[in-house]
Amino acid sequence: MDILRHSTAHCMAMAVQKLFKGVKFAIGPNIENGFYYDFALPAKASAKAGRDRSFSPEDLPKIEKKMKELIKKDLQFKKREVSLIEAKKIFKNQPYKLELIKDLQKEKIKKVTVYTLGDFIDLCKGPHIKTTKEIKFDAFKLTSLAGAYWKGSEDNKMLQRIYGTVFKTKKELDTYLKQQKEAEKRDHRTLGQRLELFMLDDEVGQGLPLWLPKGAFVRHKIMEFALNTYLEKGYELVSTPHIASESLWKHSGHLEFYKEGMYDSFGIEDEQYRLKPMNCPLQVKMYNSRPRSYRELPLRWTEMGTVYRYEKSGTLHGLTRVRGFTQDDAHIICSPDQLHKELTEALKLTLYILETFGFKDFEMNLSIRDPKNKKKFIGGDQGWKQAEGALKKAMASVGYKKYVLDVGGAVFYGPKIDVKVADSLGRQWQLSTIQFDFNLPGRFKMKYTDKDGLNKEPFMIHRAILGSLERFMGVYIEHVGGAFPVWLSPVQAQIIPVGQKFNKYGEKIKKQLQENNIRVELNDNDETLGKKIRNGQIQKIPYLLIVGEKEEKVDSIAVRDRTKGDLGLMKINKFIEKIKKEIEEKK
RNA sequence: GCCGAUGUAGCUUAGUGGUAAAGCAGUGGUUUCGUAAACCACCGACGGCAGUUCAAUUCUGCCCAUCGGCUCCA
Repeated sequence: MDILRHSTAHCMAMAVQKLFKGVKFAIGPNIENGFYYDFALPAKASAKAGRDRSFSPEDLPKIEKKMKELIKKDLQFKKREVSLIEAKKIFKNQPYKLELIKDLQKEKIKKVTVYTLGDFIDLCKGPHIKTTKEIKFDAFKLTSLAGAYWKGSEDNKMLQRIYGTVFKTKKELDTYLKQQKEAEKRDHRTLGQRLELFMLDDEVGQGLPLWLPKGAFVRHKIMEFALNTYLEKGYELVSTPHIASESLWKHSGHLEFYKEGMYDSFGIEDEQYRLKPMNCPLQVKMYNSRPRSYRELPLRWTEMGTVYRYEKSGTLHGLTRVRGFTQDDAHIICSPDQLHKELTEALKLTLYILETFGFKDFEMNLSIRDPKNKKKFIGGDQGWKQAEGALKKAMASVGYKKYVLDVGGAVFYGPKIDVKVADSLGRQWQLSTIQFDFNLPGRFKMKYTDKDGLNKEPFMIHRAILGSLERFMGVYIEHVGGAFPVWLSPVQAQIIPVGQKFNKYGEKIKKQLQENNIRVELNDNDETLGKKIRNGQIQKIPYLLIVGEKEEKVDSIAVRDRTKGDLGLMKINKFIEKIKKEIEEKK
């Protein structure tokens, strides 16, 4: 499949070559579900100087048509090995290819392979399919256009990228496209609007979600569950303000290493202040408020801390990428001999929480600093090495010997483990993070008095399990498709009388359920039964309780499950028992 | 921030260089209903600012926002 995708990228590049004179080729790899190719499209003589031309959406069908012509010609992919000198000659008009060749030269590679497809020649490692006939002309599709930086760096030129997808058969392509459409329906932004969970407002500002009653309720329940679990696991609750003086952020190193993530300072009387991008320094202040004994360690402090970080406007996305968000943050301060246990316990707790929400596939990521760019990170070689080792050991002890290594992905103050989960669109999201910090203890001269009476510097671990409530909600809404489990549903059951005559009986049921702490509402609107049911289904209410003459006679309700449909008559007590059990089990 | 696209009522969409159309939602009324949309009426919109034009929602420019990517990240 990967070979087919990559070869289709070549075929597309060839079509582009035929249609757009003077196009320059960058790279065209296969990716999950498809492929892309990056091009530079020099402007026509008449256009503004120095500005590239872009593809327009109307170009895609034209390119597709040309590709179909090429496929019909049954062109062969021919491999050839050439020297670097020869390669440079072949690609003398292709600046990006030349740059790639130069990179290969630096790696002391002597020979490269090129693939020809008709009159299109590309620097490529291969392998490829034999002929274009292997691409079914109705099993590929060019999906979108995008800008993309050359070599993925913001400092480089922006190229034009065309994304496409290809499958072995039309049927598979159709299935894929259908899946994409289904996934779109689960998009948390759409569901958030339809279920009235949250909203965004231009005048409030970008990336600043407003939580509507139903969404705020679910968010609260999630927070409550997390917090209660932490308290049970020996954490203590603390709380800190949203702003702190400029001086604190200087002291902590954030203004030196994290300035681009912070908003500008503002004055209060004669002092300058900043919105907090992280909670840590404020917690450190509390730790330092009096001498600490080894007997107090490990100290685990948690808070639902709302932080504000500058994110470029183009990166904002619904709830999953915002500018103000609340972390289920915690800081663990411990002695060196407690480190391994604390890291392991934090990881165990992370898996427990995520599993409770029904996430199953996790990917562990170990982010370490970039050894070529040590200036961006605080701390010495030995500290980093030790901390990385400790994190690896902790992952291994919860059964994750395999992890993805992200070189350069560390935070400025230490290495970290990130746990990623996938949403319904298959996008991976970083939720949980466990970070080692050897910046703050030193900078703030954190101490504890050990058994031997000596003052020692403790270790500090940061961790957030849900990560941010906002992102978690975004991912979770998609995960459950807006149908929250009963324990989280803002409305757990709605009573629907078949006609106004039975509103009174509905009221009676409502009281009974409320006495059992079930979140219930009575739909006594003057609407038809069919309509009320439809609305209840759309609102994804777990249970609709239909009541009429039949039910009233035998003191029952007709239960409709949002997924299973009509469950038939049920005694009220039996329903209460059933729903309470589900709430208890967090199903 | 960068590249591209988009912006019509609360939502989903139609349409036009000369009075902007519909469904759902909302409001009022009729109806009193048995498992996914009863009926009638009413209310309600061209993202903002300039420019071109007798006339701009429509064309042009700028701005704002959204969407798809890049980059970045909880």
